[in-house]
Parts: sequence; structure tokens; C-alpha cells
Amino acid sequence: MELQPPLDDRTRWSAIGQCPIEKAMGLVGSRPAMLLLREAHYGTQRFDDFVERVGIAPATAAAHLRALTEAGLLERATYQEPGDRAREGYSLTRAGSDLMPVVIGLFEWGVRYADGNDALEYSHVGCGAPVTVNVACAEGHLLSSDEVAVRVAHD
Amino acid sequence: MELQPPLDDRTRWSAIGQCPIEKAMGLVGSRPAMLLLREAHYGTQRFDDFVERVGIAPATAAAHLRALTEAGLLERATYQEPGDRAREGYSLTRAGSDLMPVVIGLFEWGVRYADGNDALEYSHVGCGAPVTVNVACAEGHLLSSDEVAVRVAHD
DNA sequence: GTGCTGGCTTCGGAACTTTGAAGTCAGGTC
DNA sequence: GACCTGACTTCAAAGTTCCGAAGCCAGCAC
Repeated sequence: MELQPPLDDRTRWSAIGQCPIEKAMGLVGSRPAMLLLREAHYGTQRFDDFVERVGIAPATAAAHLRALTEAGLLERATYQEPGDRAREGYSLTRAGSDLMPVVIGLFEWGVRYADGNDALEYSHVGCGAPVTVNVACAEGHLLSSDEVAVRVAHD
Repeated sequence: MELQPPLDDRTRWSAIGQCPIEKAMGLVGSRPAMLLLREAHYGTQRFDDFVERVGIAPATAAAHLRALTEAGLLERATYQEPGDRAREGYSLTRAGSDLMPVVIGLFEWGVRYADGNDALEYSHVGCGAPVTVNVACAEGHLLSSDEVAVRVAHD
């Protein structure tokens, strides 16, 4: 059994490598990136729609869309609007979809604490009930934040 | 019954005000802010510990800690280490704790897609099982991201 | 009253981002 | 082959953010 430094030291990520949160934030932790992902989740595919709906400059949109594509959150997909020719747009990959809990979590938190704007909401396609993000353990217990602890894995 | 613009127009947030995600990102959508919240969640209270564990300059830490405090995610709290005098530190408020699904979600996503570093993990204090973030509707159905739709609220 | 520690603040400069306006380019239509 | 549309790219200017090093100040202990 290897000796391990105490948890206080292990949570000092500089000692054990970069924190996954940090890596994730490097990819999606900017206003434009997060809003582009939100739009992609809404089903937006066209470049100009991203630009207009997110409200950013084309150059900014292009840079972030490329970065998200290279990082594997978006992929180029051909789409065709009725009576128009086929074009290349963007759609979410699995990795992009798997970030939706974060996007929805930010939305939920924003409605409650930062905004109050509840003009739109997320709902379950199947039953129509409103959607929330929650934290649970593998045993199925629903958790509040003070029931969650950090620990060294594989002990 | 009022006429409402179609959903395509409603999702163009410029038409109906600012998106809650945007507001949330303005507060917590930067690397330093998110990592400071992570640290606060780990129980860090002291200024110098934030600086060292997050790996940012004191000026940056001070600016973000102040912003997070003013935004209501952190509050000043007195703490006392054994054999030392009482000092002022930072601790999470309810609003800060309620952002934990986002922090944990970023961690989880980062481990799976951006990093692979699984030296630490989150666990349930009560039963020890590992913790995950998931999306569910009010009826209790666990949802994948393609079962979640946006709609105009209060219809 | 001297020293020490924790918690910041100040400063200048470097690095990174975003913007608006304009231009490019390829595919397809008429 | 002229024209149109969508999807970008280019560019200079402006703004934002970060860092490192240094310094400051308040509360104690001695």
C-alpha cells in the first residue's frame, strides 16, 4: 500500500495535476462558448443563427464554434431547409449533450439567483413536467450539497 | 389570451431580455471564480489557501472573492484555528451551495471528456457511494439530454 | 514598541478577447 | 456567366484580465 499525502494536499491540484473543472472551464468556460452550446441544444445549426441569437460578432462565433468542434462537443452536420440546397451546420455530439446538465444547472441557478427571468423553461418531452438538475449518489439517494464530500479515489 | 411570438423568436434572448445562463456566466463563468467556488466547497476559508490551491495571483483572488461575496455566493465568516486568534474567512452561502450541481457537473464532464484525471471523486457522506449529477423532471423520470426541450413558460 | 502573520492593495506591463466593418469564397440558380 | 446566399475570414482598435513583485495595515505576542 502506497503512502498518500493527506487530503488537504491532494485537493491542492497543482500537486497532482490539473483539476478536471479547470480543463472543462478552459473549453466551455466562456460566455460565448456556453451560449453557443445552449443554442446548439435548442437545435440551432446555422452559423448566422448562432451569431444572431447569441448576439456575438461573426469572428467570435467562428472562433468558438471551431474550438468546440475541435474539442469534440460539436460536429459538422449537413442540413437542408425545405426548398433550399444542403448546407453544413453544427450539431451537438455525445460529449456536447453530456454537458447539458451543466447548461441546465446554470439556467436554473440563474433563474433563481441572478435573474428572475422565467419566460422560458425546460420540460420533459415525454410527460411535459418541468426539469431540474440534481445530485444523487450511486445508491439513488438525492443529495444536498452538504452531503457531498471530496475524497481520494480508489481507496 | 395573448398572442405570443413563436418559440424560434422567444429563444432569441435579445428579444425578451437576457438569458439566465448569461447572467450566471457573468458571475461565475470564469476560471478563477469557478475554482474559488470549488475550493469553498472543499471547505477552504482562508485567503492565502484560496490563492495557493487555486494557483492565482492574490489580486485576482481578492477581486473574484469580493465579486462573489457581493453577488451573494460567499459570505464573510469568522473562523478560528486551534491556538490561533479568530480571523475572517469566506464560506458558501445557500446561493453558493446551490451552484454545486454545476461545479460537480463540470468535474464529472471534465473527468470523462477533457482530462481523465480521476485522482479525486465526489462521494455521499452518508453511504460513501460516488456522486453524479443528473437531469430529472418533476414526475421523477431520469432524462437524457434529448428528452429535454425548451418551451415558453406559463402556457 | 518590535516583530510576525494574515489579508489584502497597488502598480506596470503583458497577454488575451471582442468588436464592427468590410471582404472573400464556393455552390447553386436563373 | 452574372448574381445571390450562406459561411465564414481579415484587420486594426479597444477593452479586459492576469500576473509578479512589492508594499501596507491591523492584531496580536513578546
